[in-house]
Amino acid sequence: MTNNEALAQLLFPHITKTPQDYEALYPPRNLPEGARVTRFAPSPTGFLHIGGLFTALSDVLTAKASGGVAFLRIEDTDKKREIADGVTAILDGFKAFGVSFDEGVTGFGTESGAYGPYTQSKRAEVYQTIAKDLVLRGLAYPCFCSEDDLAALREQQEKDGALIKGYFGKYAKCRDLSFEEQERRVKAGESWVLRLRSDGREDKRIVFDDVIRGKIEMPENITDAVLLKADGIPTYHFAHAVDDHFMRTTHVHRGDEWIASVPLHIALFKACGFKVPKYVHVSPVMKEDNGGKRKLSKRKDPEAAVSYFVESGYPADGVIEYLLTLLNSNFEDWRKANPTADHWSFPFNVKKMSVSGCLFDLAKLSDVCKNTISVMTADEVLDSVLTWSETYDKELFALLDADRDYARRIFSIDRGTAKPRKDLAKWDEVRDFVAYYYDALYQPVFEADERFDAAEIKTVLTEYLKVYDPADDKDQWFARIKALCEPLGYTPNVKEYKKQPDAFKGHVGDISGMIRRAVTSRANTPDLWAIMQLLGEAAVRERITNVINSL
RNA sequence: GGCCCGGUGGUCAAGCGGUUAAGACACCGCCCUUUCACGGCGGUAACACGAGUUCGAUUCUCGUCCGGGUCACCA
Repeated sequence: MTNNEALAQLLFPHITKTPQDYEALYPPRNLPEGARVTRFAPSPTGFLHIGGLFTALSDVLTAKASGGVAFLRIEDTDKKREIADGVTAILDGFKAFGVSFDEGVTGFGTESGAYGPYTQSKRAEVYQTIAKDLVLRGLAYPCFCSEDDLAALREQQEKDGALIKGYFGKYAKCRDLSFEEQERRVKAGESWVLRLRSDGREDKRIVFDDVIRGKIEMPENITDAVLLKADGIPTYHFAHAVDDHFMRTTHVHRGDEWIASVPLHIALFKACGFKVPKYVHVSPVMKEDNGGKRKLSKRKDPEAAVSYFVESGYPADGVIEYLLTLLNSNFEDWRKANPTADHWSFPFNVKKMSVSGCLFDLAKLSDVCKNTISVMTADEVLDSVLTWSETYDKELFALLDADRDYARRIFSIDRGTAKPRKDLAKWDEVRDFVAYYYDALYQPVFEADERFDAAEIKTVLTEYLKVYDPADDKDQWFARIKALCEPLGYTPNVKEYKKQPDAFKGHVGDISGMIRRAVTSRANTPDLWAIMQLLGEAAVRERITNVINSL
């Protein structure tokens, strides 16, 4: 037995499989030419981040557009940072936005697909098998350095002014231990990690093609990175190589903070004898931070969590479409050309992704969401509002639910026309939007247009009450308001008023404005006639009368 | 600090040697309008800076500056 064989056996006595066994277990996928296999691989350390959704979108869209597959893998190799409902939180996040993967983890403890398990904590044997093979081939070795040793090493490198930091060269104390010593220390129960025996050279450079950025050139990896931690769990790097190889990933989409580790990853793929996948490093979603930009932070920014958007009631499709505009700037043109197409059929192109991080713009998000809500039917709006309010605004839910037909009629006003209104961007605005339809919500506050004094308003309102007839249709209703104009010193013709503003007290719009304010306490509302119809004669008269009396 | 990646209007961005430097959001104005909206039209506003290369640079090269990332038994 050679020393390598003895060491491999010493370190991994229970491993009997070989890499070939896994090659056979996970054969190359049978996919059409050009099909891409992508994956989204989050750690269950918290809620789903908006940047995660962003990257995941690029994964599933790429797979869809190429006829490939996108899968979800859970990277739970850091037990210290893991949180209790991490997996569920991520899954819920995706569900809320209608994002679905072709295979991978589907729920807590459940998954689908032939290339699993898709949870790293369940893959110990594959990692160890490959690790053992690496040891066998002299490409990995056990390191007994403690955290203190490593800290001391870092300090030393600092003192030496070492340009490259890490475990390598003369700093790699365990790299060339004799087998006898390795055996002795392992048997003595000393804790060890497995390190890559790097053959990289400082003066050599590696070049790789990032799908988004193009050619990137960097110095080769020379450090003996940790492959297996003391508890036998792989580091991200090693798990990445093993998993993405055996899961047959063709395109690795991930945050650009990984660019710096690519040399290591390439070294790992090569050491294992795997083909290096294509890398797609996506830029982070940023936030405006007094004057500057910075990455959206989980701690500081509530909108970093996708849950923020579901809590606020942004329509899921709106959020996705907004993200799509950031992902591929031609999305808006496509949307214009295909107004009713399913956004999952958008011909996404990774190459069109931006190289620099984009700012998350809530104003633009609002605009996109207003558009998506504006083309929904009244029933769709009602359903969405009901679903949202049932958990986030129970009082509103009760109100709407008590008379769904009434609620549907509210949302029907000015909807379904060629030019629908766009007053709602998210469901938490509904409460305010419908306030004047419900006595429980309505808080009358009459704010007069400053051009008219109390006496004037009182006169107009009083005169209007005399002619108000709830039986009027829309045209009659408006004709009546117009008829009021001349006797009161207003003009029914807006243009005429603009031509000679001094000749009149105001125009027909001013009169409707007073009525609108009296009935709804708003200067802006959808069609007033429709609102008055819904409210009913008694309420209308009461509200106007109350205003008259208060002036 | 070493190594990487970036820098076109306030924002997202087209453009990739010769353009009046698109478009969208926001903002402003006008028009339309039977109110409020919607919509239409128009406007303000940009190639970080300095050297090259070139007949010609936003586009290519170098440098400067400014952002970002990374240098863990975290991902």
